[in-house]
Amino acid sequence: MQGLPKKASREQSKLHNYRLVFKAIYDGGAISRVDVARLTNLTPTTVSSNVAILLDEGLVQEVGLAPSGGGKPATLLSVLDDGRHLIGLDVAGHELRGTIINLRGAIRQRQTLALNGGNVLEQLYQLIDQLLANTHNPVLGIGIGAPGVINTTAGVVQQAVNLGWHNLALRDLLGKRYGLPVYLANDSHVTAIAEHTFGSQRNAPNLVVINIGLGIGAGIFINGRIVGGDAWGAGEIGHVVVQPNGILCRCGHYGCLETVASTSALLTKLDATLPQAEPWTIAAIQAALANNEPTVRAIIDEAAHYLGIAIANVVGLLNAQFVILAGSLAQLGNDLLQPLRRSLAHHALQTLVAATDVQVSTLGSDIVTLGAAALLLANELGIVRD
Amino acid sequence: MQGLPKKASREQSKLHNYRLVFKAIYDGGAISRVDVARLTNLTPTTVSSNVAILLDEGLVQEVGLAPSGGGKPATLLSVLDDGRHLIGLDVAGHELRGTIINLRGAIRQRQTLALNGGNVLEQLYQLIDQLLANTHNPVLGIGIGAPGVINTTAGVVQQAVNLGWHNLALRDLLGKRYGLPVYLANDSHVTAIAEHTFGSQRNAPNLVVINIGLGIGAGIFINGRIVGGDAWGAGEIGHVVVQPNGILCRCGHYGCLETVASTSALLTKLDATLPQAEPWTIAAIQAALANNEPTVRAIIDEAAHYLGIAIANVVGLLNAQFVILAGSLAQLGNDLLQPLRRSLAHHALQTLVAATDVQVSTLGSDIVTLGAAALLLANELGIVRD
DNA sequence: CTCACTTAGTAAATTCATTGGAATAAGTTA
DNA sequence: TAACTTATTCCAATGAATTTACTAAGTGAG
Repeated sequence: MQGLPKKASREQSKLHNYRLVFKAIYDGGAISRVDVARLTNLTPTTVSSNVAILLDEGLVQEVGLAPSGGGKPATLLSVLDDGRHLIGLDVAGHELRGTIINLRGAIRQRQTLALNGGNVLEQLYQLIDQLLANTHNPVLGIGIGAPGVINTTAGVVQQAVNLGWHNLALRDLLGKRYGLPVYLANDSHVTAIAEHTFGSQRNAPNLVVINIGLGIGAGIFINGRIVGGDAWGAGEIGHVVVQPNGILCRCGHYGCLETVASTSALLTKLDATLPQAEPWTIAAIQAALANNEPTVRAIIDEAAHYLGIAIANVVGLLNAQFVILAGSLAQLGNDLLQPLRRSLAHHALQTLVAATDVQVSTLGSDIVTLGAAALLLANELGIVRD
Repeated sequence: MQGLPKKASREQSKLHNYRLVFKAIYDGGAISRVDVARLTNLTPTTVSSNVAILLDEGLVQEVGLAPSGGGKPATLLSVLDDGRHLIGLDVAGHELRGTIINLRGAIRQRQTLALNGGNVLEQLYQLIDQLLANTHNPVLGIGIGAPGVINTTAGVVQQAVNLGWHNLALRDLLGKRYGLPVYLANDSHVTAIAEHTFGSQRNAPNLVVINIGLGIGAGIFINGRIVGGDAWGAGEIGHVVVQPNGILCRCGHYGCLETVASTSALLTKLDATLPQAEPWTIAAIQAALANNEPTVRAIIDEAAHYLGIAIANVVGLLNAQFVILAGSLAQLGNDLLQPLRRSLAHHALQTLVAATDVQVSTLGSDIVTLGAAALLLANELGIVRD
């Protein structure tokens, strides 16, 4: 029962085609006006006029001539990678992370602020002030990934227990203070946007990113769009029950995926099973796996088993070709992937498994800030699929 | 790595706004030109000119005057419900079902053809010929729902084991033969389209329809669009493992949802547990439940338990507000819904469960043909969300 | 009953992004 | 050097939406 679609107007067409030209150049690397026209089916005239605007805006530059193919050599165009800088913020549980990236996702600045227990919003202002103070390129806007239930359309943090935020109109607050476009989204959703924009499977229309850290959350692209859910709660797979009669979860149920496969659950289990002088860490797990420590491997295999079941559910439901693991546990790489793929093969249709590619993210710990900044690319510049 | 979005042209704008006007009238029931303009943000002039075309095309009619509100009374417009007739076909396992419906989904003709073991395509032609012979309204086109893997974009049945079809270019075959637009899609997907177009939650942006019959399949709407999947295999939840070490399924795995909750599994189980003179049927189950037969109720409760787990997975992943049960098992109504809702509450986050509404379809056994015809409404007339 | 006012809808003039065709730029090849 | 290619720009034409003005057809106050 939503409203009707928007009307089409000349301005809309203009904007659409302008963005289309930009996207073609963005994807094309170094491309001539004619080739943009061929790619987009726009006429050379339309392309030229839009390119003129892009040159004027400082988003695109001419980068030389193509070798002639028997006629006038084409002038190659390319995105001016640092023509805009984007601010991406990661409001994590214990610290604020902020990066400034360029249009290609190259990190130009990185700032971290450990939360001091005081007003989180004030500290967020402080971090943004710091980032802005050190930038001299035009800033496109601010993108934010935060845990909790976030209404991306309204720009409101509806619920973020850890931060003590409730119905906080973060977009309007920051927009007013900095005079810049602001976008926010749930951190799990944002990791999917990061993969979709900068990851190894960029632009894949269907893409599921599974974030395994303190909890487990998923970000989902379907038909080229992020899935928010009707109550902005899509991707909450951490609390799907995979082990009937399992351990009590913080959510009140028993045997949630989080209780058997989150990084924190694994570390807790290792601390209990194989106590060491220091608490277990991911690095320690990696070392133990390198030495083929059987107990550690068994524990990882078990987690992979349950992750495989959860992913079988996802793949069975959505038939998304790419499933990407991110978050701290993803650092285990093949030690996690191999048993996980075996489990997946046991729990989903053969043809679907064959059509699925489970990988580990290559974006590292900046994934949330990258994705947050990518919100700007999508919304302000249209670097995103139809 | 798909192609770029399409360019915007004047013709596209025109078509878009034309469809927008039609949709406003379709949704509005009886609505004036000015109100269409208000609703769509189009100017009265643009609305008038498009309405003129719609009147001319016989898609819309003037149906009288609205009471005056202190000025010239508005002329009310309404869709000419039988201005077009749509052919919807259900290529089921053992028979072909065909209906002709009008623009509102009212059934105008119904034909059935029991498959005789011969060439299915020839029998399909025969059915369509029969339907066409008895219609005298302009026919908008042909929509088809069929089991198997169907590439909706290409209009090709890639794989339909039961029908012996493999890479059959059904759209082109029928299009050539009848000179009408043809659309096809997987039958589970088509049921979701039926619900989205004609069901109790029409136009819900996120909607999951679960079909329980011989097998179990889901049709999914996310962000107002049907989910096809990268290999056209979305919704294959019948083969998600819900019972580790369960019964062997036809897919080769053990404990698939289909083995514990499909109508056929239930009937088989009843025949084994409570043998009767006649084999068990849905009607017999309903009768037994009305008498509170404990064994039957226990068996249904168990199936509902597993369906609840599967739906918990769906809801956790997608946070779709509406989940609708269809297919033969849905006829059990509250006897199925109540234990299912209990199971769901035990297997998903409380907040998500509270934001979910599980219902039983009201569209009955015509759901596939209705959905197949709705493919035409969506693709030919744009009766579908942005 | 008439006049002022309101609302619906149409007509004519205007705008402007795309288009199509011609012109120009700048090479290659016979 | 002339003929041909290919890239790009220039310019008039197109046409869908918009703006503005106008007509149609009612209500309500005096």
